[in-house]
Amino acid sequence: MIDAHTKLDIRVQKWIFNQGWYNLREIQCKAIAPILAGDTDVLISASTAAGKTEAFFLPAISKMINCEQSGVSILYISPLKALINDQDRRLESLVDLIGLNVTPWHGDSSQGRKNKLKKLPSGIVLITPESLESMLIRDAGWVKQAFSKLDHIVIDEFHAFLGTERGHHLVSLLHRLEHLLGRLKSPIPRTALSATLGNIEDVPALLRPNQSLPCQIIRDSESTTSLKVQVKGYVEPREMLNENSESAEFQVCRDLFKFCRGGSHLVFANSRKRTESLTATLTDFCDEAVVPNEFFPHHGSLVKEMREDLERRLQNEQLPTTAICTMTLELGIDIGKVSSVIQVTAPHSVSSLRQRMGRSGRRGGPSVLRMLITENELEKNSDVVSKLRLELVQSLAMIRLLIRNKWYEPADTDKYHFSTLLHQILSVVAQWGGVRADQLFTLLCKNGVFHKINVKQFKALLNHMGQQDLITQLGSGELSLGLSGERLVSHYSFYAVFKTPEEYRVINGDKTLGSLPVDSLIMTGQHIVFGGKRWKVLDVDPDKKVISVEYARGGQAPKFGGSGLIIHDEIRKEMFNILLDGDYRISIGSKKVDFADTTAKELFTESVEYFNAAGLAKKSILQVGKSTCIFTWMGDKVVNTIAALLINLGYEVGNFAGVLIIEDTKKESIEISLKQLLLNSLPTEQSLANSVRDKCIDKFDEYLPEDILALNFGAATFNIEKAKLWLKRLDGRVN
DNA sequence: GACCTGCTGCGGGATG
Repeated sequence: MIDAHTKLDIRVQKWIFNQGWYNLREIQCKAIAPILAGDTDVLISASTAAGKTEAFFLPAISKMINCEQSGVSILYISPLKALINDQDRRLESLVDLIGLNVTPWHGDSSQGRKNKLKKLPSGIVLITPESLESMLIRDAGWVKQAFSKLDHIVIDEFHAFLGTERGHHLVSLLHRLEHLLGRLKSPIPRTALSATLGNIEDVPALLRPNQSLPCQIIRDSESTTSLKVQVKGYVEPREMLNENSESAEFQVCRDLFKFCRGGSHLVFANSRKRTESLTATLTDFCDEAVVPNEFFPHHGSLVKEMREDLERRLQNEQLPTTAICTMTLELGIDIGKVSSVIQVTAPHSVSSLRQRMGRSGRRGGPSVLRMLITENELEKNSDVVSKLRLELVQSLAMIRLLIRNKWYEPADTDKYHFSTLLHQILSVVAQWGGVRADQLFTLLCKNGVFHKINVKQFKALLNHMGQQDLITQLGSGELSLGLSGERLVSHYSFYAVFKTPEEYRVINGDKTLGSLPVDSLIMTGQHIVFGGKRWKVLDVDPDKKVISVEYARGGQAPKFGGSGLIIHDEIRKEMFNILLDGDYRISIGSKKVDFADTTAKELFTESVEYFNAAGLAKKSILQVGKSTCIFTWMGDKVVNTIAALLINLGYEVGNFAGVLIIEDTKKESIEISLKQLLLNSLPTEQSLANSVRDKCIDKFDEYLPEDILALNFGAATFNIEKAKLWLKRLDGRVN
């Protein structure tokens, strides 16, 4: 393994030497042989900044040097334009040395370089899935010729695609490309680069559903990274009794100021609203201390320039900088490493916590992760969720799963992705002009990524699309675009498969600050916090969709909206186990490692006391005053399912942090109802979905026939099988 | 309580 690099081209070796690298990393050595051979897919799984892209490009470029040919050799696909630009810069010195052509190809990249590639296709193309889609629809003939010698496809940040609509879009595109190039029998090897993944053995089947090539998995041994972790608790006072009372968020900000000032840190705040309000308070602290501000917001609604300024400032490491951010700084944008990562409120998934953690650890030092968790001060009438300190317990559970179990959420493979299938039908019809229904089915479903969908469902979908004039049948029997289909496909907004809400542009003078969703209810005269600064709203123009603002004092962060995220079964199970044991500490050898501060410990003790007093170790259903609470300790799909089953029986059910609460209802009545559910056969996910009024979630859901829409929604939201298991266990316990 | 990503072709104006 030591001299693995000698298999690389001599010029690539020279480049490695020039970088001052003494040796290649483990994953980089392991990747050389399979990528040079090109007879398997490769999955490279390692944390941020482990040199994954080099692990692919060093051997892939070595290979292409030796076969001089025209045409594109390597296709690199990225979920972000920013990553493509990073990659273009990072490849520059290597490709210059060798004399290769690199072309970044996305909505904002240079038309000149695109034109050059159009005339003389060669080298490496860096592209987004949406741009690849537009190439296939508008210029499939050119693609066929330009990519005829394609040697390798590489997908960066593959975990960002897994289980999503966009992921299905991507894999469908890869299959369509292989089909167009006549390479179904001699497949183009695919390399996926990814963060540490859950159920990694299942990932090759998601990278290439028809399994026409084997896949080699390469991961780093992870033993080199150490982690320092602390959970800090905060109490939100019941009421502000006097002027010394501080809100929990204010206390959190004081600690953030203490931890971060003078250094380089990332603060993950989980929502754009909280990102804004934390930044504004921290900026005020800097003003009061008469020091330059070093706290800046970073989220998806801020204008690109503002975000890029902050990214550069982090990367330069000249000035102390703390970014308060959402998941925008979680993916692999090049910002270097920070001294510590701070998570405010519980994260939504263990895998994203892992990614965030990997952002810290400078110069081989340990990763430092702090979690700041707020709980309400208790009173007599506090709700169960507060009494059980569920936000804190969830945070503790996630840290245990991360460190002790090395467990991460796997991709959700229950979903059908009908919205994206409809998009792909329109795309393929547009690309070919005319196509037979059976060809479409074979390409997209039988051999493609939509293999969960059967002929009957596919026919029903085509029929419905015909009725809406999205497609139409030609005299030859072939399908082509209908009038509505033409209109949809010819607009530039067609290429992306994910939905984006309508937005207002926020401007100050002629400078755009970012955007706010139209339902954020902003009114003239209102004071808001945006981009880390305070503003007064001068005017809201609903026609031009513009909100204009001027500098002001005071103001609150606006509402941004957004839909919920799903908590996995394993997390709730771990929460239950922690409460059952009355201990969250992690055993290492004979020692137990405590990672909570005094307040967090006190809050945890309160939680365990309530858990025990209420007998929740044995009981799943509790009478609390006039309400009945149900504890499934299962993920949100099961919780949703039990809730919907009860709603169908006429109950009014609310879901609070995974606890179902039914007001003004006796426990006995719920117990009987749940028992009866088991006696009758349970409905399917699809029929359960029928009772939900608004089932349109994804971009093209509105064009689906009713029963397919219900099937689609049901699979994404409910899980009858697991709910049934829970009901059976409950039945055993109640008896 | 509540995230993120992307797409075209053309015309107008500023800049070298």
